[in-house]
Order: sequence, then C-alpha cells, then structure tokens
Amino acid sequence: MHWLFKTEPGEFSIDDLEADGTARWDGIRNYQARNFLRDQVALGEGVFIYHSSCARPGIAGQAEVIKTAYPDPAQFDATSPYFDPKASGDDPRWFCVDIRWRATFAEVLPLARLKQLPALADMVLLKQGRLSVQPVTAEQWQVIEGLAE
DNA sequence: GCCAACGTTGGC
DNA sequence: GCCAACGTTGGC
Repeated sequence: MHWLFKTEPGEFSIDDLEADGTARWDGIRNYQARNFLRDQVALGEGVFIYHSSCARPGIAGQAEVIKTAYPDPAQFDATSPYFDPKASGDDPRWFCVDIRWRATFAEVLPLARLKQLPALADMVLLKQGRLSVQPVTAEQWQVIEGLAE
C-alpha cells in the first residue's frame, strides 16, 4: 500500500520535511485516519505529502515510513494543542508514525490537475474530503509519479 | 470569508 | 440508538 498525508504548509511543509530530514507525523485526531496509521501503514511504504488549506493545494513531494505506529506523545501533554484528557498511558487513543523525506517535486502537482485525470477519478483525495491519512493504490501512485517528473 | 461535506457531541 | 446542534476541514 501507498499513502497520502495532508499537511497545511503554513504549519509544516515539504520544505520543512526536506530541511529536517525526518518527521513525526503526529496530531492526527480523526478515527478513520488513526485506524489507517495504527493498523495499516507499514515500514518502507511511500507517502505523498499533500499541501492543503493554502493558495496552491496539491501534492508537493514524497516520503517513506521509517517507524510504524506508536502512541502520539502529544495526547498526554496538557500544554499541547493535541492534548486529549480522555487518553491515558494504559489506553492511548491516538497514534503517530515517523517518516523520512524522499523528494520534493519541482512544482506542486495541483489538485485541479489531478481532478482532470480519469485514471485518478477513484482517488480517496477526490472522492472524500476531510481525511488526512489515506491510501493510494499502486496504479494511482505510478500515475502521479509520472506527472511529477 | 463563504459554505458544503462530514465528523463529533450530547440530550432524550 | 436517533438525531439536532455544533465544530472542523478544506476548496474556492
């Protein structure tokens, strides 16, 4: 399986990931996204980094999974915006993974462009909004990589 | 800033 | 369990 992770570039962009090299993908507070992270995201899998809520929404680059799911520390940190008072160490509610930068596309692949391609019509990104961690099929991955060259 | 889509909360 | 109210996401 391949994946697509959304991020607001004003908070954390592909350029930040490239500069840092690796990142903890934390702060996921949606159950469907959590379940993908916790149950399915596997070591070494590819991840497209998608910029959302910005002037040019689209796929900005790719990364790979270097550590599979572990409890998101932010849920236990009362000073964090991602604090969850209902989570406990015995019963973590939220999970995160670690990723490593692989590539920054020469140009962000615009959402509008992705929408034009029949081969991508079934992408979760295009069929369902509001899901910040989502699967990408091998076929979709190949098509998008081809566009990014 | 608007607003559609959809997730979450909480009363019953 | 239903569903209305409310909150959030995210494109435009």
